Amino acid sequence: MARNPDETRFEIQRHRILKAAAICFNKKGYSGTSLKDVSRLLGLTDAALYYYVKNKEELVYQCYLRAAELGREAMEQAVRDGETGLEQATMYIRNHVEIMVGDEGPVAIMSEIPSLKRAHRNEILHVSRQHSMAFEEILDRGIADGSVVDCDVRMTGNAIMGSINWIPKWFHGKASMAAEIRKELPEILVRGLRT
Amino acid sequence: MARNPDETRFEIQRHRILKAAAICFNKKGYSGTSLKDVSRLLGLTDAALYYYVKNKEELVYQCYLRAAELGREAMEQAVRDGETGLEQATMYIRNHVEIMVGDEGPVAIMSEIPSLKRAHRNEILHVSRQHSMAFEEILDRGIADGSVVDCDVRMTGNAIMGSINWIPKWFHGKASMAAEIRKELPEILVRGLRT
DNA sequence: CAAAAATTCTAATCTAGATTAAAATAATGC
DNA sequence: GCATTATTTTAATCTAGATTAGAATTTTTG
Repeated sequence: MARNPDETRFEIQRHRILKAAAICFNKKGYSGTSLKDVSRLLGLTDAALYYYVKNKEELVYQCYLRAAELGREAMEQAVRDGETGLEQATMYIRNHVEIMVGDEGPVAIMSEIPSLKRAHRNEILHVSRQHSMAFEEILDRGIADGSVVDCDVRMTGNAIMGSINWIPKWFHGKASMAAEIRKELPEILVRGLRT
Repeated sequence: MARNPDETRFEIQRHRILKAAAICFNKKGYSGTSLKDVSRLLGLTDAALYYYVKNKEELVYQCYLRAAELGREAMEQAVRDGETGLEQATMYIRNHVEIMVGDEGPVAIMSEIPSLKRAHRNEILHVSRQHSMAFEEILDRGIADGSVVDCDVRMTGNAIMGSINWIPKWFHGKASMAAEIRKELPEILVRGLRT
């Protein structure tokens, strides 16, 4: 009987819907996915979605919130458990790559921030900025403790984030590919950071 | 009098339209930009666009074709003029970054390939694949001649392309930022390739 | 099991924005 | 300057797909 509010019938279904929406948005683009596409993926009717979200804009917004939330967790775990800056960076990258190819994913690429309504857009932009800054702080820490090469942290951060965020463009759920990504990509991204 | 077919009144205007469309698509997303947005940017009416493209789908398609064309040129110049694999990779990255932040840009991010009609989609996917393969060949060449570290070229290629393709998400035309990107980003991306 | 609440569906509307036809204006060649 | 062609506009349609109202169904609760 679901004491945990996250496991209530409603929340579970809402969660499934967000996941389905993320799949559709990443695969067919925002304009290319109708609410019918999303609902069909769950064996529902498009109208049923309105029981969970106010409208399409909010569906996107919630997908992005979820993406941001997962990203934040990846970051926090890394900062908590890593010793040096390089270790933290490595852990964060591994965590975030795992999110992109693992089962909790897929995560919606934030391609449509501009079409969010103002309040939502501002909120998403804000958490995105937080996220970027947190990673830059990790790099700064690494430079300070000598584990990370001296570099332009803004550019380096953007470069690494770009690589990670781009994954859904070329990874389409094939398990063997997921394995290869998990194994190789973090090392490739970290390689440029070492002193 | 435009002997050169690329400088005919029509071609010039068509070109301006593609550039304006790329700006809009990158800034407001595909669904977020109406044809009115694009035309307004040029002081035209939305209906005027139909003199140049058959419909919105074709506008996107042409933007992507142009992006692919610019990418191909960046690649070809690098392969032609670079000695070692590492040199070629470096040149290509510099060239492509320049396209993303320079005046010939902006280049449309290919976020909406799935909503292209089949023939167009296949063509764009094909040239994209060509492009990826060409870069992977550069890396192979570098590994063979010892200038590039032994690595998974598929993953490495995707990582670097991701960084470059993501640029429009965080670069919004500020000149000082363009300068910083040109100066720092190529080095950051190449750093992980060196032996 | 019956009543109440939660969830989903059916069957319409409603709307932004793409598209088109025809008229108006601008450029060009002779 | 006139005739022809190229470009753009005005003023409608047309349409996919978002949205809504209310009925139907399923789940929960006591």
